[in-house]
Parts: sequence; C-alpha cells; structure tokens
Amino acid sequence: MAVSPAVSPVADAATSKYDIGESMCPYRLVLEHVTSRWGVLVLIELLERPYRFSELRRTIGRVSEKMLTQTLQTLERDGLVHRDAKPVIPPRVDYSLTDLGREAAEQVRGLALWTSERMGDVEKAREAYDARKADSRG
Amino acid sequence: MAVSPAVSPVADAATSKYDIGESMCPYRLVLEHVTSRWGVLVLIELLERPYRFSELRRTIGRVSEKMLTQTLQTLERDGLVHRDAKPVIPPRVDYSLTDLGREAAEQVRGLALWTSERMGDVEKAREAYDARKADSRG
DNA sequence: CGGTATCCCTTTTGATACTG
DNA sequence: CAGTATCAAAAGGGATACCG
Repeated sequence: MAVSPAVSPVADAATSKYDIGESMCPYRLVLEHVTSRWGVLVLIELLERPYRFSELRRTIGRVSEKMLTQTLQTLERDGLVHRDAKPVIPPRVDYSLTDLGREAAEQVRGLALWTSERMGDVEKAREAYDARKADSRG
Repeated sequence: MAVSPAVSPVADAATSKYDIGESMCPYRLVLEHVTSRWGVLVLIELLERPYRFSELRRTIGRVSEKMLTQTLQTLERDGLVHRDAKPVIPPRVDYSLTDLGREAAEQVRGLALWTSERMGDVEKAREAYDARKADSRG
C-alpha cells in the first residue's frame, strides 16, 4: 500500500468517494470502536486477563484473523489495548488492557451485563410485538 | 414482501446464504441493537425527553429516514422504545423510552459520557501510535 | 505463531421516489 | 408527517495464500 491510511486498519477499500469516516466528530468514532461487533467482545475478554492472539481468537470464536487483527489494531491505536510482542520464535504476542482501556471495558461490561440480565424481558417484549403485528395483519 | 421477516426490519436482502443473524446467542443481538450506530444516539436523545420522528431526525442529523425507522422499529420490538402514533392528520408519532429502555439508555449514556471525557487521552494515544509507526517505517 | 495482502461476497447504509 | 419500496454505493467480513 502506497499511502498510509492512518485512519483505520481497513486494508481493502483503496477508494472512497468521500471520507465520512474521519469527518464525523471524533468522539463518535471512539464510541464506534468500542461498541463494534468485535471490539465489545475483545474488551470484555481482556478485562478478565491478558490473552495471546490465537487464544483470544479461540475464546471469542467465529472471528476471522483479519477482523481480530483489525479490531486489536484499532483499539491499540486508541490507547485502549497494549500490545506486547516478544521477539521469540515462534512469535508470541500478548494483548492486555491499558488503564484507559480498563475504564472503557468496564463501561462496556456494564452494558453487556445489563443486557444478559434483562434478556428475558426483551424476549417477552419481542413476542408481544410479533403477536401484535401478526394480529393486525389478520 | 411475501413472508414476514419477523426478525429485523431490514427490508432489502431477500436472500441470505446462511442466517448467522439469528443463530447467534440472542444476547449478542440485543447488545448489537443498543450499540448500533444509530441505536446509541437514539437512546441517548430519548433519555432527555420524548421526540417526534422528524424531530429526532433533525436532532441526530445525517441519519436517513430509512435508518431511523429501522432503528426505532428494532428498539421498539426489543421493548426499549415506546411508539405512540396519534390518529391525526397530518400524522404525529411520538417516541419515548420504556422503563427497560431507560435502563439500557443509561448504560449507553455512561459509555458515551466516558468516551467524551476521555477523548483527549485517546487522541494523544493515536498521535503517539502514528508517530511510532511513521518512525518505524523510517 | 502472528500477522499482511487479496479477492470477493454479504450486509449495511443512504438517495430517491412514492403512499396513506 | 411518517413512513415504505427500490436501487446503488459503501462498508464489513471471511477465505485463502503468503511472509517473518
């Protein structure tokens, strides 16, 4: 790749008509990083303890190498995750939360915890909603 | 549309090779709804007060009608948002949080608040990261 | 092992036009 | 006003191959 993206490690798209990405308030961007599909899970797992790359991959499950790499790099760039690459063979890289990352992860965990606690209520609401819909359609 | 989607108000894609969507644990789904790009913003705004559809649209800014509709319907189905459609002409629809939605919104607001407070630290981390990268590339 | 580079399909999002 | 329908663009995400 010629020019440094410097924005996010998304490698593919070389062309983008307009870069909404960085032009939106930067605060929204961080929020999207920590609430991203894999960001949420990575932060919560790392709250438990440090993890190696493939250990994290196994724990989260069904995440591709590419997405995990991308997620970790984004979080590292935001200063939430610390990457510790040991110069050994075979390579060993440990990921852990920074102090900043721990704060973020705790917020995220709060949300995740609330979700699992209230899951039952949500499912009941969904059933009621679907029943109302089915009813109104005859 | 022939068959009822009943899953999510995503209208377009009639075909999907495999439905990962609903096969993942339902808890993850709720989490994705409340942390979704527009879900976060809708919940936070509604925490302030009830809003009408287009009022919400203007307040959030740069959200398409389609996405706002979709987001609101998803949150309504999950029992987080209450939709009050008055049978008047022109139509008037007010959206507000349910008790469950208020709890969710408070969690989300906590995260958003943290993000805006720590934004400075994140930006410093990014600069440091980019500098390290630029440096290591010569 | 821990990545990076590509290719290509899927899902999401937005613009636009239209309806009750 | 508050949506729905449709289409095209963009982003997300996975499979594979390869490198240090």
